[in-house]
Amino acid sequence: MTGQARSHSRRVDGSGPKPGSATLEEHDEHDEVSFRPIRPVRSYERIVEQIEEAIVEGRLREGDFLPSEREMMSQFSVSRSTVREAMRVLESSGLVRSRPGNPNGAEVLGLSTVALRKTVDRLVTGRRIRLVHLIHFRMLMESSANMLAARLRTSEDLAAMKAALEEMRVAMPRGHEAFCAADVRFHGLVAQVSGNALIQMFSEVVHDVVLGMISPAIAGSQQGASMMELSLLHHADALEAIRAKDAPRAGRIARENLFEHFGALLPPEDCTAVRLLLDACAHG
Amino acid sequence: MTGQARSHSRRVDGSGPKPGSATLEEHDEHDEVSFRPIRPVRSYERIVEQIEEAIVEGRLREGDFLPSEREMMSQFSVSRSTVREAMRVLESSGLVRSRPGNPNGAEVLGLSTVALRKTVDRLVTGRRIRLVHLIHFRMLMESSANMLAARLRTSEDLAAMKAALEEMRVAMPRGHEAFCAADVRFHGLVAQVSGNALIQMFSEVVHDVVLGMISPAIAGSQQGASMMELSLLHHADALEAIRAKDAPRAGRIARENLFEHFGALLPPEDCTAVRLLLDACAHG
DNA sequence: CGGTGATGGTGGTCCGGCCAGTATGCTACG
DNA sequence: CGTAGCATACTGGCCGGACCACCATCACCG
Repeated sequence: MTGQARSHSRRVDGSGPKPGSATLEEHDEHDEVSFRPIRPVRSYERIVEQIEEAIVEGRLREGDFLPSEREMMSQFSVSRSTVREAMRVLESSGLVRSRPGNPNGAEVLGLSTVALRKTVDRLVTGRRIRLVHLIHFRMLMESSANMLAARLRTSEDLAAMKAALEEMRVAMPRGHEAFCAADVRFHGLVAQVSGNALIQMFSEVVHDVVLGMISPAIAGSQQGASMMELSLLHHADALEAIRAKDAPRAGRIARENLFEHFGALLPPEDCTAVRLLLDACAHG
Repeated sequence: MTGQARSHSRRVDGSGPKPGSATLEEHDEHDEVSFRPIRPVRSYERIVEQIEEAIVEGRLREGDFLPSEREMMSQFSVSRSTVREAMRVLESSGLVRSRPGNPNGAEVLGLSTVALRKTVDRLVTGRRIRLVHLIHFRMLMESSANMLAARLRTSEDLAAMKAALEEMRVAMPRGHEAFCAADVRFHGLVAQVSGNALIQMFSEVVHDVVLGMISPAIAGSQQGASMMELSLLHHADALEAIRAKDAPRAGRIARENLFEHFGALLPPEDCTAVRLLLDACAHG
C-alpha cells in the first residue's frame, strides 16, 4: 500500500496545462501554454501541510500534544523517518516542540515568529543588513504603532501601558538586560494596541535583533544607567502623547527617541542618512 | 552570533538577575546563580548550524552544491537519517534545494525569504492579519522606499526603473498575472535602490502575499484592464517624483496609489482607518 | 505515608536496504 | 561520422527494524 501511495503522489504533479487564468488570453494552439516547472511532492511535506493546516485553523491549539511518532507513522501510513522529517520542519518553523522521553508526544506551540527571527538574523550576520537599516525600520514601525495606538487606545490599554512603563522603572536597577526585556514588553503592548498584527510582529522581531546586535557593545560600557534613565523619560513622553491621543506627536516622539538612543552607535554617514529620513517624515 | 542572540532572548524570559551586566548589583554568594534551562543539543541541529554558517558567511554560495548525503554522513560521522533531517530543516528555510537523482548533491540557494513568506502566509490564513494590515504595511514600506529612492537614485537606477515600467506596459496585454509579476519587479527595483535590504525584503514578501490574497477576487472580474491602466499611470507618477528627487512627493504618491488601488477591496470601516493613517502621515 | 524502583513508552540515532530518478558515457545503429 | 538509445553508477526518497537515554507513572517497599 505504501507503493500505491507513492506512485499516486508521483502522478499528482503530472497535471496538464492550467486553463484557470486564461480568460484574458486566447487559447491559440500556436501560443505557448506556459507550463510551469514541477516540483516533486515529497510525502513528508504532505504531513507538514496537514499538521500546519490544523494548527493554523485552530484545530490544534497551543499546549495540545501531537500523537507520538510511532502512532503518526501508522495514521499517515508512512515510516517513522518520514514522520520525523516532517517534525523537524515543523519544529524549525516554531510550530511544534518535541522533547525526548515525553510520553505525550510533541507539544504544539502555535504560530510563532522564530522562523522570521532566524531569517533576519541570518541577513544581519551575513552583513546584508546593517544597524541603520534596522533602526530605520524600527522608526517606521514604532512611529506607526504609536500613532495608531494614540488613536485607538482605550482606558484599559492606557492603564496597561502605564503598568508596563512602571515595570521598566522597577527593572532598571536589575541591570540592562532586565530593563531591555521590560522595554520589549512595553513596545509589544503598544504594538498590540495599534491593532496591526503585522506591525506588532515585525516590530518585535527587529527590536529583538537590534538588542542582540548592540548588547555586546552595551554590556561592558558604563553608560547603561544614564541611557536607561533617558529611555525611561522618552517612553514617558510617548505614553503621554498616546494618552492625549495626539497621534502625530506620538509618532514623532518614537522617531526622535530612536534617533537619540542609537545615533551615537551609528557611523556618521548613516547617522546623517537617518536624520534625513526624520526630516522627510516631517514634511511627508 | 546567532547563538548569542538566541541565548539573549532566552534569558529574557528566564528572568533571573543577570551577572553579566551586574555592575549595579553585588555578587552575593547567597544569590542564585540563575541557571538556565537546558535544551538538549540534537546532532542534526549542529549539522544545520555548520551548513547555515557556511552559507551566511559566503563560504558556500548560490549555485554551489553540497556533498551527497552519503558523503556528508561520513564527513559529519552521523547516520544518513540525521543528515537528512538537517537537510529538511535547511530546505524549509529555503537555503538549499535537493532533487532526487541529482548526482551533484543538494544545491545551495543562498539567503532567501521563503520562511518569512510562509510565516506571514500562516498568519493571514489564520485570520490574524487582514488585508488592511497588509495594505497599511505596504504604505509604510513603499512610501519609505520611494522617498529613499528619490534621494539616492543614480541615473543608472533611473534608467533601470524606466525599463521596468516599460516592462509593465508591455506585460499588460499578457494578462493580469504577467502584469503583477512586472509590478513586483518594479517595486523590488525601487526597494533595492532605497538601499535598505530589510525594507526590500519585507516589502517584497508582503506585496506577494497581497497578490495571493486578492488574485482570486481579481481573476474573474473584468476590471483588470482598467485597473492595470490606472496602476501604470500611478507608477509613472511615482517614477517622475523619483526622477525629480522629490522625496516627500514620492512617498505621498506611494501611499495614495495604494489607497486608490485597494480602497475598493477594503471593508468600509477599514477604508476609513487607512484614510486616517494617510492624513496622519501628512501631518507627522 | 513518603520515598523508590521497575516499567512502558517516547524521541534521538543508527543501520541496511529498496526504489525511482538523473547525469554520464558508451554502444550500436543510421 | 554523428546521433539515438541504452547501461551504469550514482543520487535522493522512503522503509523497517533496532538500540539507547530519557521521562512519567505507579506499584511496591521501608
